[in-house]
Amino acid sequence: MDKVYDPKKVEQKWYEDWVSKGYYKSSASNDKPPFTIVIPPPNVTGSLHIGHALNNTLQDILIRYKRMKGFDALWVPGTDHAGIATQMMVERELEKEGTSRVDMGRDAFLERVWKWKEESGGTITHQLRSLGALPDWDKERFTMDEGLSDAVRKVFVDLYDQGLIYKDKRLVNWDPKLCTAISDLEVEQREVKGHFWNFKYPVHDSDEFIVVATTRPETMLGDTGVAVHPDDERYKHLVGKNVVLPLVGCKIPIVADEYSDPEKGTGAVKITPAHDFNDFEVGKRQNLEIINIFDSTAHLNDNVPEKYRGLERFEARKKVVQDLDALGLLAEIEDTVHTVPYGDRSAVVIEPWLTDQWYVDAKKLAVEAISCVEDGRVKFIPKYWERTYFEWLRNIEPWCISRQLWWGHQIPAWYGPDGTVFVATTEEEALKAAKEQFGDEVELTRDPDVLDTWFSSGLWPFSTLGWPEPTAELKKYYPTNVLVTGFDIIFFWVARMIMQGLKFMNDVPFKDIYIHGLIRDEKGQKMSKTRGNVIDPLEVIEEYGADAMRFSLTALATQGRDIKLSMPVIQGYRNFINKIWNASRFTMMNLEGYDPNLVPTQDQLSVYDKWILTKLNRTIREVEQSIEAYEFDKAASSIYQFFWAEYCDWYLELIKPVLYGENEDDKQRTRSVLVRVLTTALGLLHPIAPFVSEELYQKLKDFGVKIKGVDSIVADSIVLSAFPDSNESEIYKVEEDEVEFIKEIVAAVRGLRALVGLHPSERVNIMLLPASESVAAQIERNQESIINLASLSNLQILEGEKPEKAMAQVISDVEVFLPVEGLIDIDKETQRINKELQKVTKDLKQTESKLSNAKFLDRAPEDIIEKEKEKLEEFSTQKKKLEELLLKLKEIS
RNA sequence: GGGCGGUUAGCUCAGCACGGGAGAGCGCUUGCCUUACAAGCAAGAUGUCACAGGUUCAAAUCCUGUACCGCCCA
Repeated sequence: MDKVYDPKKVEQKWYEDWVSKGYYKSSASNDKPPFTIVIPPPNVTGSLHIGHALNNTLQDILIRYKRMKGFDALWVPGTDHAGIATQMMVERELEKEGTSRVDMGRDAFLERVWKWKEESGGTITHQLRSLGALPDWDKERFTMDEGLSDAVRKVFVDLYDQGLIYKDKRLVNWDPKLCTAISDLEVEQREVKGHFWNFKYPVHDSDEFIVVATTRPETMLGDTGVAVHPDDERYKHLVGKNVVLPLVGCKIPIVADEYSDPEKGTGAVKITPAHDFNDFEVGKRQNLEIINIFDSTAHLNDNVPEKYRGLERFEARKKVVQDLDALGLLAEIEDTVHTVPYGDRSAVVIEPWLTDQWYVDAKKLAVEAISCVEDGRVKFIPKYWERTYFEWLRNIEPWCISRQLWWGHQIPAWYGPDGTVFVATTEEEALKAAKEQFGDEVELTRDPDVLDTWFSSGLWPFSTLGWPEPTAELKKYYPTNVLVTGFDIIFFWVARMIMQGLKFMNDVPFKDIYIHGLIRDEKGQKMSKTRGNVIDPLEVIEEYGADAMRFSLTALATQGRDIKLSMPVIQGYRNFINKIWNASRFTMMNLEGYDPNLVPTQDQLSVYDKWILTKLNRTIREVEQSIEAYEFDKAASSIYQFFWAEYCDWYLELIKPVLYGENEDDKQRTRSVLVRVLTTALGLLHPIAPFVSEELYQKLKDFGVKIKGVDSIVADSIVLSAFPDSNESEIYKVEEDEVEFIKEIVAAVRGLRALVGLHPSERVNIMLLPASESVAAQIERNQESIINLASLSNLQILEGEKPEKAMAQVISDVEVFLPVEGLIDIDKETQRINKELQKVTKDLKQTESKLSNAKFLDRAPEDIIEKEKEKLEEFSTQKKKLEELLLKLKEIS
């Protein structure tokens, strides 16, 4: 076995083995209880980033754990067609080739996108494999698969028939670069520095001006009114009059509307109903004209005076300001910071634009989506995310679902010659309906738009299981158990899945929602390509191995906190993986003659065996409870602690003398315990670090080592092993305490040795003064171990007589003396003892004051008082002993 | 403006739902290549638990307020 664990020799080998043997498979026909997770489908255009690594590691842990627990674990993998992103990507390719989507035409373009998808769309699912993620590859889905597309059409038609989907003409967030509508969620509000331009609008038939301020001068060409507050005395006389819109020359009314805030600016605002969400509302209230001045690419159209036509919006802005200035109508320019909407994909300024779009009446669907969280059918972990969820759903707006793209689910709506719309799952049905309507066969044109990608991913938990067909999978696996995701898509995705699940499955899509944090760099900054601070999971895997990365992410996955990740941390956990490797290596080096059929009885076990088994069983319980509660960090740290600080640091050291000794029976018994503890710990480790645990188990198998399988007597692979059971009868409290006490003595001796500067190999004589006979007996029983672990030549148990010249350490129930040949540094030693004395004196005082407090004695619970009394006892003995030591030091000096 | 989260060792964070002797990892200091592991072993130092009030016999933990940092929504 190599001295150092090399993940490269291991990972791919075992991953291929698991897949070829089909360990990932779930089956609706077996009678195990289901445990189901659907993957948050990554964009098909994406590649694995560290956030995916975290998200999928956690899911993989749950799935592997549940599989080992005897569940029929189904993890549905797949990807999302990512309408905008994918279309953009292919369009960029076309651009390089000197052609375009429009040149190609819709069908050819779609063919091209599919081709791209077949060739390059598998990147991210491939990368999941190197992470060790083992979902049910046989059930992999894509949001544009045939079945999932059927589901989309059916949902659309049903919602339409119920009046929950409708077409409406209203302002949408229009992306003038991509030339499509986008939903509110796809708009990013950015704070930017800008200006307030103050314009003077001349009042008609008067020499007065009314001053309005705007951050978007170019929109004034579409102004159809000026609003002032009804109570604003300054303007009361002007309400009902008109202003003459400069540059345009038309008359527009001055209206009284509470929208304008007398405190802000001049108190008068220009109203452009076609290009501002607030103005649109004012316009409706005041019956103002709606004049659209932009085309789909945000260039000025024919509704503006000729000289401005065709201008791009920002050029138009300059021109308008210039021209108004020339007319003497530019009053003032103030600096300001305001929020500007940007498209999250295109990164251009979003234009509120008046178009026909399809909407989902989300408000109605939200009702039960809210109540199912209120009544606990769906739980958020951590719980506080509920508030964010409620907040959004209670203020939900109609969801604009149509997109002016080609890549996606084309809307199943057809238009007759007169514009009548026929919504149906197929063209045949639409034609049939049209025939009924018109009494004649007519030609129908299909709505060219596609649906928002989230419309189809909202169906993911049931569409992936075969819905609308009544499949066995759907019956067994829905609702799924848990959704593991980041908070950034609670609105985009989580809420929509809940709405759609309730609507079409009559049940919530998942019972738990585990929300994990965002991964940031070591300074707490978001990782981004522009900042250059991204940690690429594939590079991490390359350098440190998948297990090290998985263990790191797991250990850092505390609830309710973002994760600051850095390479030194990962390196630390890499070291841990290597530690496991070496502990196993040591174990295997001593397995010559191991007999798997030999199972020691309780009374054959040594105190050390019982101690480690106790620790092991406590660890099993902790890991189990932690994973069940999604406390991944705790599961990781329990395993870390057990492996390193108990198994390696103490157990292996304690049993070395046995293994190196002559007694065959003892050796056999010890080997048996060693193997049991190691294999059990590997089982605990496996969900988090699948590769190293598998490699070690396979190696151990060569020695005849067997682990119980979840479905068999012996597991072929640790993937199929039964998760360890904790066993109450193996908690040996007495032995646990005894070994902890021995550890304390050893540590005290080592402390004294270090103080004196003894070389580790130098064996010395140590004297112990126990506080009682039973303590003395404990020490005697463990004499050999203390001698070994503390490198002693001799251990002497005193009966009251203390040595003259010695370094001393006081611990509970025993005083430790290290006689020194030469001179003790009396000052230094006095100082050290004094320090300890001070501490214990302080502790003692605290305890004394508690115990002399009548109220405390009166009101504190009995066991707390008892504990305080014990503390008092201990502190005062220690204090006494330390004072004696000081006295002795004084005598010597 | 509304909402949420955070503030504990030099750094990263546990601990807080259920109050009762301040913890881990990393880093640092010292000594060691001790026959599993130097990606290691042993020992050591380090804290006004952000601040101010309150509740309580007892507060890092519960309540109120303040400050600062971060996120989301408008």
